[in-house]
Amino acid sequence: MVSMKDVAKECGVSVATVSKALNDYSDVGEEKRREIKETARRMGYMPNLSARALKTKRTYNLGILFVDEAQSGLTHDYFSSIIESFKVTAEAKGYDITFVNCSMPRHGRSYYEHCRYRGLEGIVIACIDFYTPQTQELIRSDLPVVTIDYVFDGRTSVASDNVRGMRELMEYICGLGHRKIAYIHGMDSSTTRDRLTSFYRVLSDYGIEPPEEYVRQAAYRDTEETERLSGELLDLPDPPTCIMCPDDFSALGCIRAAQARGLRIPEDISVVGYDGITLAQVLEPRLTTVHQDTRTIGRRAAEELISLVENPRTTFAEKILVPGELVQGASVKKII
Amino acid sequence: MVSMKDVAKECGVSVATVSKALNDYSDVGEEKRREIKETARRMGYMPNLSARALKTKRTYNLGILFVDEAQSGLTHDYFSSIIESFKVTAEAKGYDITFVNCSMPRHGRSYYEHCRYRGLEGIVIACIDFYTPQTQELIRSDLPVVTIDYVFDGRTSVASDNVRGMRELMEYICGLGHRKIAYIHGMDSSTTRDRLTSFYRVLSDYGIEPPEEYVRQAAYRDTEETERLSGELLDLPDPPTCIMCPDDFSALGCIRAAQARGLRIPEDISVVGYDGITLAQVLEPRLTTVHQDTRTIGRRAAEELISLVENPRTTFAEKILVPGELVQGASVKKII
DNA sequence: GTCATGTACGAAAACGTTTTAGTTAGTGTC
DNA sequence: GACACTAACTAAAACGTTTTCGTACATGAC
Repeated sequence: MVSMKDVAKECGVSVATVSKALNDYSDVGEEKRREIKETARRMGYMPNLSARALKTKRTYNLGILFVDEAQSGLTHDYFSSIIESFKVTAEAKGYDITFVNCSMPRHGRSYYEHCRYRGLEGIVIACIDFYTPQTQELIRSDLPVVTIDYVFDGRTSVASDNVRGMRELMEYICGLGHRKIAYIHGMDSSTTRDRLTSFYRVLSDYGIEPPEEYVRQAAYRDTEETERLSGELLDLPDPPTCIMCPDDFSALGCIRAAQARGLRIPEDISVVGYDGITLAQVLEPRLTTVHQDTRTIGRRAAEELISLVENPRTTFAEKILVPGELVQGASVKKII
Repeated sequence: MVSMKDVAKECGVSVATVSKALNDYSDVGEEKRREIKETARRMGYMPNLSARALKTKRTYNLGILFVDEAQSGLTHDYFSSIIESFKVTAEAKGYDITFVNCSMPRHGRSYYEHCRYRGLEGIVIACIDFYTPQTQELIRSDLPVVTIDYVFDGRTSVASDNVRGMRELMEYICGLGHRKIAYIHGMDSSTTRDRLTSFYRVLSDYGIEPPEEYVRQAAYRDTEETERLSGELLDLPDPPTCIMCPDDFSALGCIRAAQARGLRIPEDISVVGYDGITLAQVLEPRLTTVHQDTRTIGRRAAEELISLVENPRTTFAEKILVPGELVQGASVKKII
């Protein structure tokens, strides 16, 4: 690898001058600067990031902590899209992205320690159990951190506005005349709680009190469980007219349960999801859902994190809520 | 940050001794070694990767080049699973994974240059247009490289055995009595060519010559195009009894086309996909497909790449074929 | 006592940058 | 011609490691 020393020798100047020329310092002559830059290019000079980082303490490397409880990891449309958007934004600003190694207990390093070791300048945390000691250590650490869909005091978070999204979805459904609405909600999390809040609030606005058996719990993206619970709901003496699923993917389970009973969607039973992933648009009938703005979530997370990294003093923790968008598919029937 | 110097001072020894103790060199006393390690732990010492890399030229950082033509990036089940598996394997071996920044033309650095700059020790290339100058430069470079689903002379590649997978799928379908089989294949690539090869070969084994209009081309994962083409196939005067789709996801388009015409699957028309993603198992009816062993592909890619990195001399380029598995869903009807 | 051998440690160079604190030469002022 | 000032450059230290080559001392052989 050709280093500054080589360029310096070739140009007959000192290493310091090369460094300054390349970094556009003011105290180097216009002509020399051009010559040095040209020679560096011609010789295929590449700055050595390790050496630079050693001096400047800057790596331009951001970490992303991301574990899927279901081992499916990246195979999670919602989070994958967020990460993709985060990646694009960060890369455009000159940062690289590396995964925070999560299978490191072997080497006896915690998440936080590993981040420090790897020289990550900031971390975005998504799709993870926020309550493990490892994660908490990281969140409470001195590293810049942005959390996705999880609010921690004093930390910047970017979250989908589930309260508003669910409200719009519910008002749409109620507006179409539905009164018997079942909700198979996901496992407890702030996301789930927000959605439940709007679920109950809108029902209450409409003067509806849902029977206890209309509200069930399933793991997110678990089609089998949602299929089973949907079946139970459909088999009720007084079944709902609309079933809300934890997310778009698990809605497939609900659809199966309906099909197994010879019920048509939406004529016999209305089904809605949440997320607005591509799948929702290509099902027949198109699934009514709330599209979460993953692009904005990822982008904002990157912007905030980089701002935190570059201006540690002047940047304050913010709670950013990103609105979603109601997607009126064809899976909810209008009741008179 | 506490450095070796601090530990050395605390222990009253030299920096050299600390380094040796920590790295388990033989020429440091048993007792001192223990004391130094203990002190380092107590003081919260973290090795500085930049400094180490500067000396050793080792970063323990692997790159992953991954661009989805459709901007969907990580939202691609097949490749996402491979990456996930790659990540897990590499991390277990002490390596970190960083994305090769693809939006770098701004800074005027090619993929290869950026890899060097970032100090990536090896690159896995997946899901990308292999024929761009940038990619070719990287493949032909001096960096250890493993390609996924693409064979380049002198380079290690890991690929799904599409020839075998397609053969098994075709033999299964023909075995069920189908003779009029249409194939909407993906865009030209080695993957597509392998599958087409087996498609024609098995048909020929069965003495079948498919009419020209039974073989169409669509982009992978493009449900709309597959829906349109499926429609055309179904509207043919002599329609096929089975339609093979580019992949599981695009099969949704085929299913829509069938539903739109009031056709039932598999009673009126058989449909098959390829990939074996989760979606295939939760559709009703379950989709017949070939499950590609993404776990093995990712794991093998990581193993090979690391071997290439650690033993540049003794490791030779290999072409690894990973067999898939026929998934007998319920979307193909038995014809008498 | 001399010599070889081995063990435990340290000094110092090196890796490739950045940056501080000069140094030199040129320019203009009076 | 002395002086201050600036522009353009350099020397050298520093960042935190690793590693080579010592050195010092002890041990044992003769």
